[in-house]
This record gives sequence, C-alpha cells and structure tokens, in this order.
Amino acid sequence: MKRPAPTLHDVAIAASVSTATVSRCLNFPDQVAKQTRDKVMSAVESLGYSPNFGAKAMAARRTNTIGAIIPTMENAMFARGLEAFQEELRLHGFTMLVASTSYRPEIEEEQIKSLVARGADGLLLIGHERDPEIYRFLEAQGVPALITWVFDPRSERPSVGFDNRAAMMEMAMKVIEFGHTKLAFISAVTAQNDRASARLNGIQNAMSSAGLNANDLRCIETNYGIEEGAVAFDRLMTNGPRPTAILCGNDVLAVGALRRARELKIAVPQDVSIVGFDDIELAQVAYPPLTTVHVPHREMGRRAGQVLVDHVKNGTPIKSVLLPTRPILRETLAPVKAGS
Amino acid sequence: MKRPAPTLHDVAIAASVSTATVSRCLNFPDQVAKQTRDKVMSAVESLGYSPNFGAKAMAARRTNTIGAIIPTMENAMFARGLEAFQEELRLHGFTMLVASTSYRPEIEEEQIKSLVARGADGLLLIGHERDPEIYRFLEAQGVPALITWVFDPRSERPSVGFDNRAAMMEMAMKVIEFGHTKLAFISAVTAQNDRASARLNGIQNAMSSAGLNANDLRCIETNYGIEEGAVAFDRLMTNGPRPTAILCGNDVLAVGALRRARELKIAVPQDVSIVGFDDIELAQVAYPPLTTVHVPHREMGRRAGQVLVDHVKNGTPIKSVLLPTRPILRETLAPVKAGS
DNA sequence: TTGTATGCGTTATCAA
DNA sequence: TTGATAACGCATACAA
Repeated sequence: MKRPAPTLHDVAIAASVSTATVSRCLNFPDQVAKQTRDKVMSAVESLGYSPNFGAKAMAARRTNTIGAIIPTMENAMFARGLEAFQEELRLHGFTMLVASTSYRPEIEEEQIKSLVARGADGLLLIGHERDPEIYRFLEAQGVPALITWVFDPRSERPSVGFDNRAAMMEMAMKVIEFGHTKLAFISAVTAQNDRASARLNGIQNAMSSAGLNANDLRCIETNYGIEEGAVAFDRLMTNGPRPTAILCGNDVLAVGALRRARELKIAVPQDVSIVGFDDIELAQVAYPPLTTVHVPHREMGRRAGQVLVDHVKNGTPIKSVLLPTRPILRETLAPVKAGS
Repeated sequence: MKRPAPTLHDVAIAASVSTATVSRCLNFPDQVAKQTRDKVMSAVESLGYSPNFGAKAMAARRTNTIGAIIPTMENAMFARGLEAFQEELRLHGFTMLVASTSYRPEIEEEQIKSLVARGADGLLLIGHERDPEIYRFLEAQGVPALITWVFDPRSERPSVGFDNRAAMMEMAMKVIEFGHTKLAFISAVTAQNDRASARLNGIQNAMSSAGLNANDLRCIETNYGIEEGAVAFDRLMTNGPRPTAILCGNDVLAVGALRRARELKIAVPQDVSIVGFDDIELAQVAYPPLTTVHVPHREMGRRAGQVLVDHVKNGTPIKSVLLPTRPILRETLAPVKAGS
C-alpha cells in the first residue's frame, strides 16, 4: 500500500542537476554553489524527499546506529538507563534502536539478528548469560557488543555494570545485622538470568558468612510484576515457617509484597521486614517507603554509551567499568521482634 | 571498526551455488532441493551470515517494519500499550521500531524522518497535534500514520484511542457529585499536547455544567514526574485558597501529590481528595489506593496494531476506534468535609 | 531445480 | 563546481 517515495533521482530531475550534486548538497553543503544548493533544497522540500537509509548505509558502509536490547520496557529501571544511554549516543551523533525480548532468549536472538541486519555498528546487551552461538555470530559479523547491568569479576567478557552478588550480599548482611535469621527471597526467574542468580548467591553468601545455614533460605521464583510479588508474598506467609524478613529481587516485586501485606493486615516492618532492589522512584512513593539497594541506572547508561561509542568510533578497547551500589535504609526494614 | 560481514555472495561461494539459490534457500526453502539446502544452510551457519536489511529492503521494496514514536519510555502507560502493539505486529510478521521524543516536537520530527528513512511501512503516533508540514511529508512519502492515545470526534484524521475530554469530564463530575466545589488541576504541559489540553477542557466542562465557574479552577502545569507532582501539590496547598479536591493529569503526578501530602501530614482523602488518570499499576499500590480514570492501554495497543497492519498489508482504510474509559473509585476521593 | 542478469537508492571516485 | 559511473548486498524475472 506504500506508494513510491521520491528518490535522489527525482530530486535531481526536479532541480535539473545530477544525483551526485544532490547527494553532495545534502551531505556536504559547502562543496556546492549557493545557487545550485538553493535550487536543490527547494526541490527536496517540495517533493518531501527523505534519503533511503538502507541505500545510504549500503553505499556508505556505516550507519551510526547502535542497538540496545532489553528484557522489557515495562520496567522503569531499564527505561531510565536507556534514556541516559540514548542521550549519550545523541551527543556523539549516533542513533539508538531499541528492542525488547519479554525475557525470552529466543526473542533476544531474533532481535539481535534483526538489529545486526539493520546495520547496527554496535550492540548493548543486558547480562552475560546467553547461547555462546550468539557471541560467535556477533564475532563473525564484526559487531561489538557491550554487556551491561552486571559486572561479574569472574567473566572474561568486559561489561559496564555493578556486582549483583556483592550488592545483594551487602543488603542481606544489613538484614541479618538487624537480627533476622528467618529469611525468604522473592526472586526473579533465575534461568538464563545471571543478575537474578547472582542476587540469590549474594543472600546465600551473607547467610553462610553470618553462620546461618544458607539452605534455610526460603526462595520463590516468579515473573516480573507487582501482582506476582503479591502472590509470592502470600505463599510465603501462608504456607510453611513464616520468615521475619523478605528480600526481593527487585522493587516491583517488593512493592507487590508490600501491597499484599497491607491487604492481609500484616504490618510492615513490625510483623515482617521487606526489602527491594534497584531503587526506582516507586520505592520512595511506596508506603511505607521501601528499603532497597540503590543502583545508579542513569550513570550506568551514560558510561555504557561512552565506552561503546569510543570503541565503535575509535577502536578503543572496551574496558570494564564497575559501578557502586549501596543499601538505602528507609522504613520497611526494622529489627526483628523479640520472640519471633 | 566494523570488519566486513559475510554476504550472500560469500555464502554462495562456500556452498558452491549461485547467490540466487542462497536467496531462495532463505526465503522459500521448499523451492530448493533438500541436498542443496543443507549445503547452503551449513554454510550460512558456519559463516555466521545474516542478511543485510538495507539491501533486502531495497531489493524487495518492503520492510515489514512499523515505527512507533512515543513521548517517553519512562512511563508505564506507553510501555504497556507498546508492548501490546508489538505483540500484535509480531503475530502478523511485522517488526516494531520504537523511538522516543522526550516530549519535544523537534525530536519527534527527527525521529519520524529517521523511521521513514529506515523504510517503515507505517507509523504509530501519539496525539493529533503536530506541524501540518509533517503530515504533508508523510503523505509525500506514502507512509501511513495511525494516531493513537486520543479520539477526537472533531478531528477528520482517524485514530484509535479514547476521548480524553469526555473521560476527564466524567471523573470531574464524580468529584463534584461528592460535594467538591473548590477544585484544582495538576496538569501535564498542554502546549503541543492535545491529550493534556483535552483533559483540562473536560474539567472545565464539568464545572460549567454543574453550575460552577470554570474560571475558579486552579491549574498548575508541570512536567512529567513524581517529584513534579509533589512540588505542584505543595504550591497548591501552600499558596492561595486551598482546594478540597485535586485532579491530576496522570497517575504519576497524582502519586507525587500523594507523597507530598503524607510528608505534609495532610490526610488524604480526609483533608483533600486526589484523583489521577491512566490507572497504571502504580495507582493500585499507592497508599491510599488511587481513584483514577481507567484507560485500556493494552487493548488500545492491540487494536492499533490490527488496524495499522490491516491497512499496510491489505489497503483497508483506517477506521477510527473509540475505546471506553471509566472512573475507578478507590480510596483517595471522599465527600467534602462539612465546613470546608 | 538452479543459474544469469538486472535494478533497488545511495555514496564516492574520478574526470571534466 | 559539477557530472558519469561503479560499487554496495540482495530479490526476482527470465533462461537454462
């Protein structure tokens, strides 16, 4: 149903010059006589001409485009990081293409191929964990990929992010310091998600190092969502031994837990402490304000942009960047009640 | 820094067949002998070949791509609608390209051109209001655009959305029914934003039809954000005559107001009622749960996808779709206190 | 079933 | 300062 769009050729005819001149007019205006330029530009205007990106990319062999693939857009934390990433790219004349995967590896693979096919000069990926085949593919295509949202000291692949395990361990230590020994964890799905599993590890490490038995940690894995957090909370409090503190894999799950606690008339933090992870705005407006782990999302996006652009443009090797996180104590974490 | 990616030609050589055969293998596998196919496919695998989208689009003269341009990704409501839109597109073999504008018209124009240049077969745009020049450009390019998030009965341009004015008017009527006469409105910026101005109109209409003076409405325009809502609330309650009910242009602003009310020890809804618009998840987890206008975001995205795909693929004319909204009474709206 | 040849809309090289 | 013209990577009509 699309009717043919005007081409360089059409403009050239309308302005009675060659296509080469039109191209120059658009790309190097000062290489062409003012008179000719005016003629060409007005033809461009009146025809509503717009260069064909594909043809341009093919002829010029570069796109100044960088792709970003995130698990979901329905998550403020990715949205923020990306916004900063994009701003950084714009600063350097690059365009960002976003795609989301609904946390499904096969869709991620599809999106990676799609962005590569579209000529992305580089890719921003979340987390290390994916089919090695994909890394080989990117290698073959000569498309550099920057991993972000994680910093795994044990991985040889460079990344810009934070240490999910250490961050969660620090928070868990705090919780334990408050006297809690009956812990539970509402986790994001850990399969194919190194951030989620690292956070789980962090809690286990904290327990062990505090002399608790890591096996006593009650853990529920669930999908991303407020309702999901609520349901998980329900199960935790209804069946089995009641925890006195519940750590959550992210703020959204935590807020869901908080809501259900209110519905169940379970007082937070008097009856049970709840903590989150990410420190999105939601955490501050939750009631009571949520104790959580602060992650510098915008800073992360910005740094990732710098590193990737620098690599794509100048060939600077990608160097890992470790960003700091810190527990933010608000009101949902309190000392364990005597007798609990 | 990108090194050359393998091309159809490379694959053809590796498999010792012609490029045409490789192309067929990829696009119409059953038109080629199994033996040849296997040979080709393994060459594709081992080379890590991926078709060049630009070249493909140019040769095939279609992209099966649809662009979507939204004001911001940092807003759950757009995120949800888009997610549904994308799912619908996938169902029909289309790919979605997203871009965001930070609510800036000049960036929107830039993004529109960029997506058109990238060969988008169609575009999804938010709201009617933009430079007529842009509509002419799209016309010249033969790229159909579907307007969404609004349904303006007075506009000749078709759209899939809801009537922002009527929706807000209905909510304002409810508020007035509760006995409120001193109303205030925390609005998104109305310049270049027909949704925001329609909502303002809705409140004014409601006041007039209830015999109140629409000029008495105190109105503050502010940018999108929780903090922004908080600041606006502060101004409203600190300076000038105190309203007994505050309507907000969206849930995020409302939640900001709610937070500041708590900080100021102003009880909601006892001292002041607050209502939002959109009914994003946030509204349910806010405390107290927020009274707001429900908008069927996912349904809207889905329908928009259907309509646009049907138009692009089959030439079906775009027909407007009016989606229903309804006020959701939760806990932040209560009858006005006697003596207020 | 497979191969040959042409065109898609640009950029860039080389002449004029 | 301008104009021919050869790539660029792929799909496809046509031929074999």
